[in-house]
Amino acid sequence: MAKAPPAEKRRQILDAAVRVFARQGFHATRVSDIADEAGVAYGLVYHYFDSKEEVLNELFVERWSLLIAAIEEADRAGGPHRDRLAAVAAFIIDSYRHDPELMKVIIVEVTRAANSFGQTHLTEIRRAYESIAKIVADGQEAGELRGDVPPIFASMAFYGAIEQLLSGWIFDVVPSSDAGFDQAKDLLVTTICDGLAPR
Amino acid sequence: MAKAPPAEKRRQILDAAVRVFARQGFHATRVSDIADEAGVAYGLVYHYFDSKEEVLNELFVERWSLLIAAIEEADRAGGPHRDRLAAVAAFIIDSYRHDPELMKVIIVEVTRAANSFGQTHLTEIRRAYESIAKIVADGQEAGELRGDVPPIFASMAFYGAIEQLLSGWIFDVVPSSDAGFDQAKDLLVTTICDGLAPR
DNA sequence: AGACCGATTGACTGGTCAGTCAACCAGCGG
DNA sequence: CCGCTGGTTGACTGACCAGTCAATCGGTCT
Repeated sequence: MAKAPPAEKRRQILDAAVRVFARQGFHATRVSDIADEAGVAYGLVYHYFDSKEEVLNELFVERWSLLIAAIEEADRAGGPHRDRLAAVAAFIIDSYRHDPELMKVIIVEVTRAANSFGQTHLTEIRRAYESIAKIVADGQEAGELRGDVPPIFASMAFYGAIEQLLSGWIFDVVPSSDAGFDQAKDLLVTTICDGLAPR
Repeated sequence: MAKAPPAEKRRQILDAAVRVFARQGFHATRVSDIADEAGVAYGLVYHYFDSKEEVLNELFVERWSLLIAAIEEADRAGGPHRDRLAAVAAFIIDSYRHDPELMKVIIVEVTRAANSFGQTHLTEIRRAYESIAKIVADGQEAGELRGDVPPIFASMAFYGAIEQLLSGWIFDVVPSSDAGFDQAKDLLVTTICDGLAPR
């Protein structure tokens, strides 16, 4: 058998961890579960990672940096600020569509677990909120968004709404479907920008 | 020393558990921590509860049933549907103001931990979403709210925004103050009902 | 060949902690 | 005074599992 380059085994472990964390949750997975799922010996996990936490760490940082990049890119791209927010919503929802297990792990085990694990990443998480807030602030300056709502507040509400929707799909509170995902993108922006009251 | 009635010791344990869970998180608290905090012997916790989980259980059910009652009461009270939503937001935010530690535990350890512990209570959690959705649906029927947003969607967005705000306060992403709480109630309804776009 | 070295293996250890249980204590009724 | 009952105590046990480490494997270079 040809020897797989080291990086592949590492990747293999990360991918397996996503599946197992998604299935059982971080606390309930033993390191041996990850190793088994990856088809790799127990000890190898510790060859590539210092601890079980570091595996989750890596998964989170990998993806969250993409999210932050996407938000800042959406802002940099210009256009109506409403569309910039739409781009953010679309990115997050498409991330879920593309890799629901990974998003489940990130949201459930990190983002919404600010107590235990998310504490470590509070800075990065906050950065995402602030980047969204910046879009809002710019939109207010441009007169495209009302000025009497503090940007950080709008940002938290917007992001919170998105995350709640994802949670709904993750835990089957609400059925998930491709059409539902696309509809959600629109509804999110409609609700946050136009509001529920009839015009 | 006068012998405290049994119910008081039970209460003492529950209250201590709130403090310890809030401080360390559910997973990181040992049963002995709860006993110590309550000034009670280790074994007594098991006299009143079957397990550590049952303690958290009890705390959640106690408070969540109040929340559901408040939502359904807000609906039953009549008046503009916008005000009914405002009443829901006010109840949740005031719950936090009144007992931040308990709300922290409920949100962090149950509501946002649908994986591990929240799984057990998915039904009750869903019930809250649905009660809010009913307010929205009624509002749409009455022509007070736009009809092109599915009620359950609006409900998730609304509740998600609230919970995200609480999380912000809980983890000091955003400073908390009495004025901020009251402002948040208004902004929440403003944002969700009127939207961010200028009228 | 054979020395070298990083990847890989999995048995083992040490510490942690949930839950058990036998003993103890205080009031009360007979 | 004595035995009963139910609250209360805390030492102990058994299971579990993260992380260690010595041994092995296999490719590469000399």
